[in-house]
Amino acid sequence: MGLRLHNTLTKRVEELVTREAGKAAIYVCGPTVYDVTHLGHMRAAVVFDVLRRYLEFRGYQVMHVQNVTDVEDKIIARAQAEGVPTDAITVRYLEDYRQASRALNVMPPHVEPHASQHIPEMIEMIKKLVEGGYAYDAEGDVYFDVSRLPQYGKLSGQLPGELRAGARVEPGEHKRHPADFAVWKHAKPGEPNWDSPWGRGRPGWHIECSAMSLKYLGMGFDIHGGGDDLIFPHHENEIAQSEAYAATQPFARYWVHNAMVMVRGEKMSKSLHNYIAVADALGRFPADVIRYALAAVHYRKPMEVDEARLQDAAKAVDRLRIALASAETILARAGSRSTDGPASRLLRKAAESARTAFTAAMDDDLNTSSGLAAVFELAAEMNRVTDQVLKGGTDATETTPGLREAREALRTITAILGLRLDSAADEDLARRVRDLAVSLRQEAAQLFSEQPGQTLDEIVAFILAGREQARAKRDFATADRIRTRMAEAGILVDDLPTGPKWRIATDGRRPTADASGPRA
RNA sequence: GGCGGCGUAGCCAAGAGGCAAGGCAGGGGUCUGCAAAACCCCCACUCCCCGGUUCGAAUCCGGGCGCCGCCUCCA
Repeated sequence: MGLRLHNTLTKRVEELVTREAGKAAIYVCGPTVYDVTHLGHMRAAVVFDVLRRYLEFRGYQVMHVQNVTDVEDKIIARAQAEGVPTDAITVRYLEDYRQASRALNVMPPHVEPHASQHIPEMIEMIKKLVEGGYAYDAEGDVYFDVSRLPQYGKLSGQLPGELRAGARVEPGEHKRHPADFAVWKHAKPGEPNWDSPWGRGRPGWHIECSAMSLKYLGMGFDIHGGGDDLIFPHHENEIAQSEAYAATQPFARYWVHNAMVMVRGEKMSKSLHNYIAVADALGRFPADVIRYALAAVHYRKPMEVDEARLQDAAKAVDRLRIALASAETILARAGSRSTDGPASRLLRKAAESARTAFTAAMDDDLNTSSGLAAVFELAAEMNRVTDQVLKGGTDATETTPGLREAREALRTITAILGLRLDSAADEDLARRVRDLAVSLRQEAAQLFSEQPGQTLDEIVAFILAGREQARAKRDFATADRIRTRMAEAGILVDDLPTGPKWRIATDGRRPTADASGPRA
């Protein structure tokens, strides 16, 4: 059995059967670039990134299209408030979004169409809608006539007659029905505008996604994704326009929606000003930790995000990192020698179980929580074996083939969730590590007369060598002082029977993090 | 008012008819100069409440209570 996904269209979990076998065409609603990127945006990005990575793992060739809304009321309002061109706003916040995505290891979409660059396609579409009688011109505004489309409401369950009367009509509008929505808006002074058969103006919000998804993926593409706050009216209206335009159904085969990120019981949003900016979160926690927190909860369940949640995530990520690092240590010790001993066979079995359990969990509507349970069980098995080796009960060489397999399984699975578990691959962490090196050089210079090397590894090794001398002399006061100061700098030292081992702290104790904390 | 979702241990969170995954926190132990990490053991007779169906329900049905989202821009 293959991947099953919850389809908002049917409100059921269904087996994914793509338009073309082995290929998956996905359109995800991207950001409106008018303000800083917050964790809510990144939840959507991470959810669909995990979907994409999992589809690829399952052998699909994925085509991922994600739009950028760069023509929109809020952008215009912000530009006017700041007295700058709208481009200045969209460029600034698109860059912010891209940085956040890159930091969180979100793969860039294959195509990233901008609304502003697809005006002709939208006009073309609107023309055909007007010709077909699905849309009407009302003094320079063009509205979609929802009464013309029998299937209107099939996604959201919102039927035109039941929409709260008058709720959507603003003064100066000339809609025939309250549920009709704008596909073209006449230009107001100072707004970006384009020529059209209905006079100068700009497209309505929904039309861009119809025009761009159809252009790059075509009618009947596989998965349309986005936040569940987009179900109505945005996605309902996309369906209406697209199916009226194409005169066929369906516009998209599966509709996948992620639930919202919550802050103290309320949806995190720009308009409520209760958001945590990704840039701020990254100042306090490594990307892996944020990514873990966002991916660990099932995507259709609203999730609360706060400091405590991120602390928990940091501990969980640490556990995986330590399991991996310990395995590397044992593998390095075993070198090329290997015997497929009992420990090795046990690990091979554990790796196989983990892969099977993870795949089963992910096949079931991307059940990442359940999948993570499999990951932790594997990590525990690896730890049991490495523990035995470190305690001298098992020879490292007896673990090798199985341990290698277990390590690969752990790497493969966590990579699907987008975790790197490796400081070097984490841009933000790497930057912090460089800062650490600088502060530690000063620290080392105070502690010892000799000068350490340049890299963090060299510096830490230098300090730890000095500390070991103190320990050998049973000068524990000095040894403990050094360990404490290193911890303050963000380097945690574990004195194992085999000697000291260090790691970079992943919790909130970040040496270079500014103290401002998340916005609230 | 309409549409939809959720309520599982101190916290987070899977499970959706057959002995309640996993993470964090907590308690005890092994190891250790100490700390940390790791490992071992313990930590929900019970899943918001009340009825019902069933040999059997956290899971199905009915009725409550509480919370949230959408119906206006939103990931």
